[in-house]
Amino acid sequence: MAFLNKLGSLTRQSISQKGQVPVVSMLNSIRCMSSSRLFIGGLPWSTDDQTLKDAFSGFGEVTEARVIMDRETGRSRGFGYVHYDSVENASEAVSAMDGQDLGGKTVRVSFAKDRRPHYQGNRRSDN
DNA sequence: TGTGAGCGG
Repeated sequence: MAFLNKLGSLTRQSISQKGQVPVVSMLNSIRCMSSSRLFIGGLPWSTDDQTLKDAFSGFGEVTEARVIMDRETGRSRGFGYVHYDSVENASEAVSAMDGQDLGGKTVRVSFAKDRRPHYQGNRRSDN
């Protein structure tokens, strides 16, 4: 929560100073932080969706937890995604789990990026 | 299998 407040303050300062500021970048950052989605990298091959969820359920309400499997081999790709109902829980999970040991391997937890904007075709943004 | 970014739609 604190980082959001700080971000807001920084945003206001930037606008006050410049009058014109790359708000898009700001919004992009906010969007990234507000996604409530976490990218989980470095997962052991033995990790599955329920294991991932179980590992992250203790930090907040996990609405979605999925280990990405290779569509060709059907095996784990070694990373996954965790969705939280709250960005705060996601943030706490990042702080708590990023760089920590999970299943004997160091997992890297961060906010997810480049997710499908919507199910309308394959367009990324407003490009 | 290891620095990675989901394909459900």
